Amino acid sequence: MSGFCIREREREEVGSGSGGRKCGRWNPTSEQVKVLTELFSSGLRTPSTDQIQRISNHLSFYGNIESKNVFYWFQNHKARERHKRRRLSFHNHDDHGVGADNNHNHTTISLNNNSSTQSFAELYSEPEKVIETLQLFPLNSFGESESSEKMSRVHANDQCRDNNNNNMFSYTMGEKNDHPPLDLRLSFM
Amino acid sequence: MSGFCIREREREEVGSGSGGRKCGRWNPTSEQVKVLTELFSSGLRTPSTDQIQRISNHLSFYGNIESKNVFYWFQNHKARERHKRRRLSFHNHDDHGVGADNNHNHTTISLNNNSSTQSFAELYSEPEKVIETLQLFPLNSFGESESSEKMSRVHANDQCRDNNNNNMFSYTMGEKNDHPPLDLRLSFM
DNA sequence: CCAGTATGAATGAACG
DNA sequence: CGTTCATTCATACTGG
Repeated sequence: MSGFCIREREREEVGSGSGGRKCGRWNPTSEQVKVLTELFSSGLRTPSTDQIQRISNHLSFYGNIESKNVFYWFQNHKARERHKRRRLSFHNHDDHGVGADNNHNHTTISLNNNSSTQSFAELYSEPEKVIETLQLFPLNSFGESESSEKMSRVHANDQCRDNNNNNMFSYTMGEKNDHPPLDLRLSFM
Repeated sequence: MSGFCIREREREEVGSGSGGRKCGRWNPTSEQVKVLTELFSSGLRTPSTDQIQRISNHLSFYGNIESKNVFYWFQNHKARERHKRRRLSFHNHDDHGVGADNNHNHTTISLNNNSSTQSFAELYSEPEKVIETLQLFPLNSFGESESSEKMSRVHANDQCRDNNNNNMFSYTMGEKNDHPPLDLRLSFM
């Protein structure tokens, strides 16, 4: 949290020098991060497989990237955004005020880019890739963004239920319960 | 990275002392993972309730474990196996359209960066050091007795219903080739 | 080099 | 069953 230093690793695959550092893990270039951030602030939170593919494909122009990187990026970004928010507005505000528990969050992050669309287009000057409408995301990917986060998700965390409650909790495996004629040649089965 | 850094955190191996070990969530020991992986690679995909209990019982020898852990493990492993395929599907095709329209700004790093394309990148976990002839673990030294429904069992030759198909996105990863239909690019450009 | 932090990756647990 | 959430691990990066 503290610093928000944007990594400048920028090692744009300059090849030569960077030879040694084999990618241990994906290291996004600043362009990639920028685009991803833009998308995120535009409301995209959980891109579909389809969208991930397209995003990945597009970003691969700026450097190596795979679909899973995009997938993870969104997962992490969303999770951390939520986590941060949670951490930030923890208490129950027992003191005065905050009765409404309003969120102080400001959705659209809009880092430094106000006229996102325009800027972007201009930046990449891709004649063909006109921006036009921003809502290309068909699905309700970003339905309930910010406020009214489904806090209900905190299912009280079942703590250490170490008991022998081994009994099957109803598996939702809607399938026969009796002994299937299955047999693996495993000794202990 | 990737891929192979299988967690070494190795919590307590001995289930016994595990008494109060931080039970946030189950943390399988490497033996448990190994056995589960072997079972999976043996063809077991959706163990029955019975099987789950036996497996769980067997694995409890290596540490704490509950039936639901086994259940979840298989669910996750199977799902991710599939998902991985899908996400891994397209590599970055060739480059980012080298020679294509791109030619505006710099970039187009041509991805020559060291060695193979994304091969190494694939790390999506799957040590897959599976040893075919898994040497069944030592006989169950303890417990296990109960319903000894061994024998008989007309070896129902693996899960027949392996193909449920019916994916939402049904990508079948025909691989590459942009998605013919609706290629509407995202707003990010 | 070492400590601290930002963040990519992995995975257990659930949800719909 | 596919998808999503939460937590944790591992590693790239930064400051001292």
